[in-house]
Parts: sequence; structure tokens; C-alpha cells
Amino acid sequence: MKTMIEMQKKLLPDLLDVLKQRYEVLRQLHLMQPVGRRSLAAALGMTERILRSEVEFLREQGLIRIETVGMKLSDAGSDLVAEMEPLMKDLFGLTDLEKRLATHLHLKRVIVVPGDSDQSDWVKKEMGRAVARILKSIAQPDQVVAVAGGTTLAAVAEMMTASSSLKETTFVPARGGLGEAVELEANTIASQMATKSGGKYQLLHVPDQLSDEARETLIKEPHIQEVVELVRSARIVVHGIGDAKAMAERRKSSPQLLAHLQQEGAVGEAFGYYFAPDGRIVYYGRSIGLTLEDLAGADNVITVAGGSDKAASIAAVCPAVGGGTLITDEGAARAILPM
Amino acid sequence: MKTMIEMQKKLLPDLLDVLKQRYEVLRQLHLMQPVGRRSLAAALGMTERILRSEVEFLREQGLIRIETVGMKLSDAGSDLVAEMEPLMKDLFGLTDLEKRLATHLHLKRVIVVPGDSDQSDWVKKEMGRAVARILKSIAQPDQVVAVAGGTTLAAVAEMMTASSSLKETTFVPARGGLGEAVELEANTIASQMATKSGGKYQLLHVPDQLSDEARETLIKEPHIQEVVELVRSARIVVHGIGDAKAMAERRKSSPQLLAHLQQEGAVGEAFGYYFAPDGRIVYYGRSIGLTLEDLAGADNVITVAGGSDKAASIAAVCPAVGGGTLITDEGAARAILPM
DNA sequence: ACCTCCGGGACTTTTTAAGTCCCATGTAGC
DNA sequence: GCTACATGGGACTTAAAAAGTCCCGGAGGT
Repeated sequence: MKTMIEMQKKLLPDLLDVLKQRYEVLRQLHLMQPVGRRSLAAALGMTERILRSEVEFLREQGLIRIETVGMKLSDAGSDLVAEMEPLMKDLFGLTDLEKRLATHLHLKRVIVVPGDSDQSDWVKKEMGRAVARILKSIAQPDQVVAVAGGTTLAAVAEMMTASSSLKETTFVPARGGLGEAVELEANTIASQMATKSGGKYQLLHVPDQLSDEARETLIKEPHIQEVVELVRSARIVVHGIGDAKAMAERRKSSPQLLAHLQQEGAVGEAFGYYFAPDGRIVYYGRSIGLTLEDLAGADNVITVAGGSDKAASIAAVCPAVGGGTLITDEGAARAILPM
Repeated sequence: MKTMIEMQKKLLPDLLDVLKQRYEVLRQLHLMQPVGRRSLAAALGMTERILRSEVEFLREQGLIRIETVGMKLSDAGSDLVAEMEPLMKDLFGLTDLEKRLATHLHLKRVIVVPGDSDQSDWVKKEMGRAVARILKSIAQPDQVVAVAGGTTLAAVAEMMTASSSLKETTFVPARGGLGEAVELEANTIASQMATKSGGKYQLLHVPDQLSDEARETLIKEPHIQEVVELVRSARIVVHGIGDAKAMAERRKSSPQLLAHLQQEGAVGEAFGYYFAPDGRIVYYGRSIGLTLEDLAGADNVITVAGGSDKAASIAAVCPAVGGGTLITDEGAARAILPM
């Protein structure tokens, strides 16, 4: 049986936000007391009015006392702050991880879901749900979302739910198919995400492994060119991160390439690029679709990858992809961060 | 350490209400699926619109699926319902107790706080907090609140917090002083409640034990008569329940009275009236202030008493006081109800 | 072919939260 | 003792969220 906390997160995630906010007010007040509304609001980074409402509430609950010199915690208030500390750590320990990861990897936003996808497979679904929520929240009319392939992205597609805000969204694959299991192909995932969310989609029916001439020929095809244009115009990109060795084998790469990758110490893969632990690109398997340069033009690059054994890959790829959003799990997050 | 829920309730008092509502929707949906909005709303006794908001939320959480035949629980949803069942029983066992007590004692409303004030003294404070909350919620401008004495009422006074809604409230003692410890006197409590809540107060400076002539004389005093008028006009009355024997001894009653009470089997006391287990009045120690008849004119009679050893007293007094509000604790509630 | 109940959209009303400005007062520093 | 500043609290406006209400096209069952 899951804990009470897990249930609350599912059934009242909105209330947990206000819980956190109120606790933060209490905690900050505890540190600064006695203090006035305005200085406290500034310290907490909230407007005066909103803090005022919280203060009013906390006063009615008898947790803080208001005096002419400022506000102070009442006895009940300081007791509560002390008692709640471990609970809040449980509830929002991940928030802390998120902040540290964001600064460590220079990302705009990091979301960490509890668990480790190496050990429990529902964790991948949780990451998927998180991605779905983000997509919903940043949705804009007539946007294009490019999605990559892989098991993690498949989980994302599975967790998409219908939403009116995604109705005018077009999902496209980021690159041509990988020539592997069809349910992990970007094409499949793009169409599944569109179906589940109520959006539209366009597919890119080209193989991944192509000779240069074949690629040049294909790319001139009008209907392919059209889709490629669409893909490269995507303002939102969702992709996973692969383990370099596993990806190379899945793509049936030549023994030479495998040896090269191993020699260079490649650990992570994304969009056909293979990365060394220091973020250096050690190989690029060209295909049709998004390139790293295109990512710079996207407003939202959403990276989703988890599992403690992918920690090195994530740490290698993220800096190269640029400071977007990372959705990962607790296992990977703790493995990435220096202790 | 108190339970985690107790702590959360301080920061989010309506947490349980929301949790319960959402759970009920899930549970009912589980029973009726597939079902439409309107029938589900009717079954739950809520309006269509409000259910609609809940449904929207639950769908976003991926707990329910919406199909053309109606709504169904998703796998995650049915898992959650199953997992939550025992938890909800724990959480709302008190709600259940409240309902049963209300019908058993023919009261309008019963609130049961967890614990037993015989065993832990913070339970009395919890009851006090509950009373304070009720007073706040039913507050009207220029109202008069009559309060009795006793240790329980002292706890209520202690837990009152400043509230704008009580600013125009006048607190008065229900009866003249008991001639006992000053901090348990109705006068003291009325003034303390007024001070803590930011309201006003009027006191009744007359002893409790008076000869008939002395009482008749006193009651003609203009300033006393004025307060008595105020007391009898109170639309809200808050009182506790005493153990008959203990009260009689505290009031230094004569050996004859003690014997009489014992012979008649008096168990409970309130407002100077002594009650037998069947609710019969076996003695009335007249004083100046509220009488049982005056209670009928009050809109809200709030009885607050707890502790398993007071169960008999509560059961005896409540019916006589008439169907108001009872605040008690788990210990008393379980002892009162037939098993 | 009809009839009923389904989800969803759209609009209005109501309630609640937030933004903004101002004031009397108490305290600290000079 | 006086000034300057930060304090809580009040009042009013504006914005946003929630709830009430009605209607529509369509799927399923009869």
C-alpha cells in the first residue's frame, strides 16, 4: 500500500501547493520574527496582498501573533513549524532536488518524480504524466510539438489525456524512424500522443539509416520537405536520452562505430548525436529532421529520462541540448548530483 | 507527535472536506460506472456544475476515463479507490460517530474531536478550538454570547483567536459566579473570550449561592437587571456539563443535598440543574441568569463536554438542553453510543 | 425511427482573490 | 523630545475563478 502522502498528491495536488506556501510563510516568519508584512513579502518573493491573505488566515488559526513591532509566531505556530519540518521534507524533498539539479545542469526547470525507473516501471509513467501536464500548461494555439522515440517517450504518449488546450496542436516526429520496434518509433509516438490528447499529427515516413545521396534525394520530395519544414518550425520539442551503447546496438551500427564510441567514452545519445561525459559530441548519425542547431530556435525543449543507470547519460546530454526543461526521477537525480 | 493529518489540518482546515468530496465522487463512480454527469450528481446530492469541476480535475489526474457511454474509473482510479478505503475509514470514522450521536441524542449537530480528555489534556484544547471555529462561523453583528464556567469552557476561552467577525459580539456570563476558583468562573471566561477574540463583554457580579430574599433584592438593582436582560437575550449559549457529585462538592453543598442527589442518582449538571440518567431534573440550584426556559429562545445552544467518564452526564443533560450543538471527544462519544 | 441520456460548449451570475493606495500609530534613532 | 520610518489595518477597485443554467449534437438502446 502506498503512503497517505502519495494519495494526497494524487487527489489534492492543488492543496499541497497552498500547504507549501503557508508553511513557507510560517518558516520564513520563524526566521525573521518579528517582521512586518512588506519585508516578509519581499523575502518570500510574493506580493504584499497575497501574503496578507495568508497572514490573515494564519492569525485566525492562532498560529501567529500580530503586535505593533511586527508579526511573531505563537507557541502553537513554532510548535507546528518544528513538527512539520520532516513532513515537508517528505512532501517537498523533490522540490529541493529539482532546484539543485536545475542549477547544476544549468536548466530552466527540472521536475523530479519519486522513485527510480530502473526498479519500478510505474515511475516511467509518472514521468509521462509530468510531461503531459507540462505540455498542457504551455500549450498555445496552432503550435507544433516534435517528439522523439524510445521507451520513455512511449510512456509519455500513454499518459497523455484529452485536453481542450491541445486541440489545435500538431504532433510530429523529430526525426525519421529508427528502424526498430514500431511502438518505440517517433512516428508511432507522435500519432499516439495526438490521438490521446485530441490533437493532430503529421508523420515523417523515412528510414533513419540512409546514405547521403538517398537523404539528399528524399529531402527534395515535396511532401517530405513539407513535413520537415513543419518539424523544424516546432517551438516545442520532447525527447528522451538513450544509453550510447544500447542505442548504437539497437540501430545495428557497424562494429567500427561501436568501437569508436567505446573508445571515445560515449555515454548518452539524443537525436542521433552521441555524447561523451563532458558533453562533447563524439559522433552524429545524420538523418532527416531536427538537428541540434534547430533546438536553439525552440521555445521549449523538454528532456525526459530517468533511472539511476542513465544518470551519466543525462548529465552528458543536458548541457549540450541547452537550458530547457528536464523531467527525471529521483533515482537519476540523486545519482547525478554530487553528494 | 500528533498525526500528520492533524498538522495539515491546521494549515488547511478544509483539506479533509475536499479529500472526502473527491473520494466520494470516485467511490460512487466506481459503483455506478459507466454513468453520466447528471445521474452521478444526483446520486451524490451535488449540483451538476460542481460535480463537473471535480470530474474535470479527476480526469486531468488520469483517475477517470470519459467515454461516450459515460465515465469510468481508469486503472489508476480503481486502484486508488481500493487503497484509500481503509484510510478513509480512519479519517472519517469520527464523521460517522458524529452522525450516529446526532440521531441518538436528537441534536442538530455533533462534532467529535479525536482523543479522550480523560487521558490527554490537549483534547480539551481541541474541543475548545472546535467551539471557537463554530462561534466564528455563526457570528452575526451585535450578537450576545452567554458562556458558562468550568474547566472545559476555560479551554474554549484559551483557544479563541482574534476574528473580525466577532468584533461586535458581546460575551456575558450565563449565570452568577460559582464561588469557586476564579479562573473557572463564567465571569472570567466571558471576559477572556472577549479579550482573545477582540469582542466586548459585560459581567454579572453576583454570587451563585444566595438566599431567595437576597436574590430578589439584587435582581432589582438597575445595573444588574440590565446585564440580566442582556444575558437572557443571548441568541448563542455556550456551556459545559459537570459531573453531578463533583459539582455539588465544588459548590460546597449541604450534606443533605449531596445525599439527595446520590439517592436520586443525579449524574450530570448544567446551569445549576442536576439531571438523572433519564434526563429528569432532580434538583435546581437557583441563581441569577439563564434558566432552562431561556435556552428555548436561543438560536444556538452549544454544549461542550468530553471524556469517557462524562459520558453518562452528557447523555443525561443533552436531551434536556434541547437539540443544539454538541462538541465532544472520541472517548465520550464511543462511551455514549450503544455498541 | 425514435427517445433518452451522454459529454461538451457557452453564457451569466456570484463569489473570492488579488492589486493598489492610504492612514494612524508605535518604535527606534538621533 | 522629535523626526523618520516601518508597522498593521482599512477601503476600494480590478481581475479571476467558481458555480448556475441552458442548450446542442450524437451515440445506444428500444
